[in-house]
Amino acid sequence: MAESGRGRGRPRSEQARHAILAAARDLIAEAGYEQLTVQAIAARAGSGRQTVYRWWRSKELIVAELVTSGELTLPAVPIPDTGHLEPDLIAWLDTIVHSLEDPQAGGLMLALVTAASDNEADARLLYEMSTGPFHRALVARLTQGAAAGQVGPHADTTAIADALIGTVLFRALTPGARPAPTSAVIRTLLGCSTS
Amino acid sequence: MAESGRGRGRPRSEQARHAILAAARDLIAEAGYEQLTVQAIAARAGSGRQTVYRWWRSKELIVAELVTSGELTLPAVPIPDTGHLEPDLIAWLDTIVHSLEDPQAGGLMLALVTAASDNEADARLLYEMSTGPFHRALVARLTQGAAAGQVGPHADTTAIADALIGTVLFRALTPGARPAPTSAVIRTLLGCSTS
Amino acid sequence: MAESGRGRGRPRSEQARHAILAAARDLIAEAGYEQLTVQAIAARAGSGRQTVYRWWRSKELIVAELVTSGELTLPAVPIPDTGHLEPDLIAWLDTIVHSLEDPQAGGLMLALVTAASDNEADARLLYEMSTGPFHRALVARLTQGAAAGQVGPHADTTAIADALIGTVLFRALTPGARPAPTSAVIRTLLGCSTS
Amino acid sequence: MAESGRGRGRPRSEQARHAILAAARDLIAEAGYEQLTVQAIAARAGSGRQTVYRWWRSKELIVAELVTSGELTLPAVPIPDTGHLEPDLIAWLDTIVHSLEDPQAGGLMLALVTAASDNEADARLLYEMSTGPFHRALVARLTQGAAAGQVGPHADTTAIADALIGTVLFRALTPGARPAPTSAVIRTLLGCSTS
DNA sequence: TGATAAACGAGACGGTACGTCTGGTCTTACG
DNA sequence: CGTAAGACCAGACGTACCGTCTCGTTTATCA
Repeated sequence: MAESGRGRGRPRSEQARHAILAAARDLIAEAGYEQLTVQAIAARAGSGRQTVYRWWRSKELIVAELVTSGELTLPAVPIPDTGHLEPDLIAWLDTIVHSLEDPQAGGLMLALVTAASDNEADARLLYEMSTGPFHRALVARLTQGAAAGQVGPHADTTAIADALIGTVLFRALTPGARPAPTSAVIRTLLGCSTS
Repeated sequence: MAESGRGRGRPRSEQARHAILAAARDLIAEAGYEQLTVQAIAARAGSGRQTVYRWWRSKELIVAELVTSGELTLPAVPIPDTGHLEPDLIAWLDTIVHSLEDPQAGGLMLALVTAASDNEADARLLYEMSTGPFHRALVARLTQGAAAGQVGPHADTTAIADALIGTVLFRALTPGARPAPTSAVIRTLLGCSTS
Repeated sequence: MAESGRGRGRPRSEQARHAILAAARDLIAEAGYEQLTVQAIAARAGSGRQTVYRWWRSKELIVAELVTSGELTLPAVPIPDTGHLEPDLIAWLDTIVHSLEDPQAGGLMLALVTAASDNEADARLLYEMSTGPFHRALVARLTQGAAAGQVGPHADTTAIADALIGTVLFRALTPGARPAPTSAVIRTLLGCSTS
Repeated sequence: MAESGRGRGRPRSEQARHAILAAARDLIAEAGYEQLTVQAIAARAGSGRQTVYRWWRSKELIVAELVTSGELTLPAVPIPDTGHLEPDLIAWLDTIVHSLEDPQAGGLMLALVTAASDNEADARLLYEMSTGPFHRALVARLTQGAAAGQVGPHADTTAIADALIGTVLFRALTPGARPAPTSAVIRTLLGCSTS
């Protein structure tokens, strides 16, 4: 009965799963990713350590799960769409840079970077999950703007998105070390548009 | 003579200090920052563990020292200057992205981020040490190119440099992810030039 | 059922416990108490260091356990009983003094003393465990000999036993020092007998 | 005078030597032999650690020196000489057993035993120094008593001294664990005397 | 009287063991 | 059979001393 036995034995406790995720989220918020231990997660979740390992093979993957499940996320900043690409992107950049000044968001950024660890697979997974949505949303908005002739003729939408995310990342990692990216970045990336 | 009391006891061994730094540098290169332990550093340096702690209070501070002393840097890639800005930058970006595929450089990036992450006070310095030279070289080359009319009219040299370095960081931290081709990035950033 | 809460997690491994005790016993025999380290005990026992500390709070308590459990005892030397008290005791004392020249037994004495020294509460128990059997056997044999008139009229069996054990201890702790011949000690302690 | 060159450099400081001995004595009194460290001795003496090692090769030998020099000693209990051996010895035994109830004296006893360590040479030295005087004094007094016919015909003075010291040692190591040795011991050891 | 040389205090050196902590695995009792 | 609990082996952590080795300083003597 290969699959009929889906309900054989005690079902895994979704409750435990959520408790663990919640505990990890809280602990990251409280003390940062570096301090996070499986021990502490299990204790806070009121679960056994083994249960943690049953669901996730590593600490990093818990963080990954948090990100996918939306329990832990970089501030979701929707890209405005007033029909004018340049001011929309400037507004978006302003908002996101501002939100990174919240230490919790900045800490999450660092957590993600650190979680990337020396495990290349985890790193890819994490980054796809955390930055993928941003990247896709940017490309979509840019493509739309390009169709409206609001992007310079030499510009590549993917390249612009890469550069924008890179700029934001750079800013997140060097809080206060450099002036916040300004509208000049946007104008530069969009190049000479026809509008 | 405020300094008269300096020479009590056996002087600290600069040799041991350097051996430890060198050992840490090598171990990061060989196995990545995550694998780095004080035990291994001391063993490789042929020093006692206590000596490590006498000089630095934590592993992260050793990395910080490596970075600020210039012993541990991202590979220095000179920007070619053929007089043609766009192909020069494309070549430079190609080279640097390539070099980051070397796990040594990638691990170093990670070490840098981790070292900075629980060392907020020195974070600026660390990032300045590691990215500053790149940024300055880029701005110089871009300014020169701009004087030659090889940069789009809307472009800001500092903004371009920020975006370029951000892009490089983004790629270093997302190994194997789908990048936009470097030439597209450069063309986008330079915008419509007169050349 | 007051003990129902006992069996929650994985039960402690009596096997590990015995392996540790055995390792400690062997290491004392091989290299002496002074050389004994928790590190070496755990390694020899094939156990983790933490497991040692889970069972005993200090090295001395392991030795105490060895002694009170009877796993570590001064070599048991039965007192011969040929019906003639004096030669029997001389033979016994000869044998025991001889056996103490074995560094294993000497080291054990030292372990015993050290274990007792920062463990004042258990000191009585330790000494009782290690010297008690000797004392009781001596008193029994002496009483039997006294009934046969083989002990001097002024002698007290307990006092003789005390003095004999004290003499043995003294010799164990002063290896190589000039001892009175054992036969003289026995004759002196038995005093003028009627036989 | 081959040895005339003895005084070339700075002469050794007897002051430092005494300060070290005093420091060691005090530290033993305060915290016991087990806690004693060369570090602490030097610090307390206001001397360098090397100076300690220049004078003595090991911690144990400092204790030995303390004992020889009389700065640290088992309570010196002279054996009374009223002309009557038995009551004299009973009085002596009473006094010495009493004095061992002082924790400092008992601790010293333990210190000596522990210091004996696994170093046979040190052990002999220490014991000769600490118990030798007792042994000699006892033998002398016993011999004198024997000449006066106050010792049983079968008794051997050395054997009696051994047994007495052993009894005292046993008592010192098992404080309160057994009844204090009584006059019965003395009477037993002296056997049937002619007096 | 000035050079030489040994001992001094201080304290860093390479080590070793400590007792604690975490990682990942395993083994129990309960549901 | 999944769970909470918790013991298991392994090994890194940061600390305390060890015994040795420089340092700069002090205190002798011998030239």
